[in-house]
Amino acid sequence: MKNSRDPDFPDSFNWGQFLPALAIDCVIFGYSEDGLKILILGYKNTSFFSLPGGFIRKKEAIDDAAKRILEERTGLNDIYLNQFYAFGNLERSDPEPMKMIMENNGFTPSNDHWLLQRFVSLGYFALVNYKRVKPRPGFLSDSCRWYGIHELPELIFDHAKMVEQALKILRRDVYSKRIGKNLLFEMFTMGELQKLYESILDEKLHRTGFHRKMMRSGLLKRLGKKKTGGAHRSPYLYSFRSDKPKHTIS
Amino acid sequence: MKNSRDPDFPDSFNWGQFLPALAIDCVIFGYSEDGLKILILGYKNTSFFSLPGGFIRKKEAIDDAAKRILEERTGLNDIYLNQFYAFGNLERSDPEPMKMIMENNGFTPSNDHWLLQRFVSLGYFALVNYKRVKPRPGFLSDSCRWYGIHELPELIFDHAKMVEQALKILRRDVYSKRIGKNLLFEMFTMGELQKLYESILDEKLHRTGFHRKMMRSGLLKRLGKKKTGGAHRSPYLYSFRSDKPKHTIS
DNA sequence: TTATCATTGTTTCACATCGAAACAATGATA
DNA sequence: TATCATTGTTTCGATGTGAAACAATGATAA
Repeated sequence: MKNSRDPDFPDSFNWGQFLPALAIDCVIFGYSEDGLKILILGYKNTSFFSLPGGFIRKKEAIDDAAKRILEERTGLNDIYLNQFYAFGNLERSDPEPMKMIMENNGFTPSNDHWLLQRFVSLGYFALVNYKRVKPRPGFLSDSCRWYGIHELPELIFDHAKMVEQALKILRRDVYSKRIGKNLLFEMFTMGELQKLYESILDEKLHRTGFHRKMMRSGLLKRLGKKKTGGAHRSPYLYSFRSDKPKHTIS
Repeated sequence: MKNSRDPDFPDSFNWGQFLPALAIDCVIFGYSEDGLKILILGYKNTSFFSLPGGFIRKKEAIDDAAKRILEERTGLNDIYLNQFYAFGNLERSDPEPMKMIMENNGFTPSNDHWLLQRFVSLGYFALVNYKRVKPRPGFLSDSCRWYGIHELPELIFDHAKMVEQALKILRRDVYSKRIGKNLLFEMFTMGELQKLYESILDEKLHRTGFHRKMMRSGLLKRLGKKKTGGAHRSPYLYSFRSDKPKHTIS
């Protein structure tokens, strides 16, 4: 059976395998030296951009569907996914982009197909290691790449709102969860961790206060080792404790 | 056209008016002197109990659908509703109760009807004034009444999990939102407010600390008046400021 | 009229957190 | 050996909170 990773599925693509009128869209966060990024898809022969999304199989849990979509786009598995909101305004319906995307891929949905009506989308976000991701376009799109959080292209539907909402929740929970676990490498300096937090919160943090707070949180483990560097005291390396809470991010 | 408030709709009930495979379930919180309560439906000729729920019309925003369901069950409108989670595990499917409920109401869904498969449900919760609610059974159910938060009957599907999750989020946000606005009357004493918080959090709070915290939050307005009472100093009356934040609860 | 008592409002103390800043440590470079 | 940038630690003041003492008040009983 054809699946949604097949970039050019035929008209006979089996839409009946999915729950109708329901979708999942993922805000996939990654982090590199120059800031927080999000994975965005581009579509053939159009100027449309969207979040990576997909549909839910009839015998598939919604969390599993989100995991599948994440793996299809990044090659990563075993990443914690956070379901953050369901979007279902009437205004989110926007048949034109969907119609054009579909037609450019050889599928012409009938006018009453749910794809061209308002449907509900479940928002999930994930934190992944930027360096380990192999971006894979798929499911109609022909590009899949990172965009800085402040340099996003215009997105279809209400995907900009989805990004905004995901960011809001990420910021709300940033100090109570082990946010850096998937966004940084195994070992990092306190300065690197602070830069990550500054990118997420989009504000400067006070160095010594941040240091204390993170150390007191109990989430970090100091690895006696130090890092070779420049003309200054060399920093410690830290990692996240693996033994602490049940859920890494929850 | 028949609508879902019609208690005895015919076989010809028009399921096509709704989005398929998608539902809304509401955790409706009320508060009286003896604690926090939730509205629960009971079904004719069965021992099944459930949260008040319903389906989403094809041209209806999901938030509006939740409002409609709330009004159908309580007669109340203009209440803030909080969408808190989407439930879509495979295990939540439980065709037997649904089948029996439907058959007892003269509707026999075919075995492949989505009502008998796994469908996704969006959880909303609302805080309403217990005294103003006129519980109205409807949409298949023949009873609609309050149950204490610790005396809930066994609920169908994953509705117990929904209650648990709604409570978790209510507790998380209890100090940052004007929780009491809809749960208490216009005026109340600090002691009454504290009892409400103790019911929600299910723990004893320290009187003086609570007093200070609430006064410092800026959400309360002290009404110079006092209350006649017993052999002791009479308390002030308070109300929530109406001019402060944009969203009462958000 | 006065003493008593329960409840409410206010204040105080100890402790923890956090921003801000001072201070100490360190490791390469001049 | 002196200098300098960066990192780790400590200190100080402001604020929030638990705990408890203290003050105010209004009905009841003596």
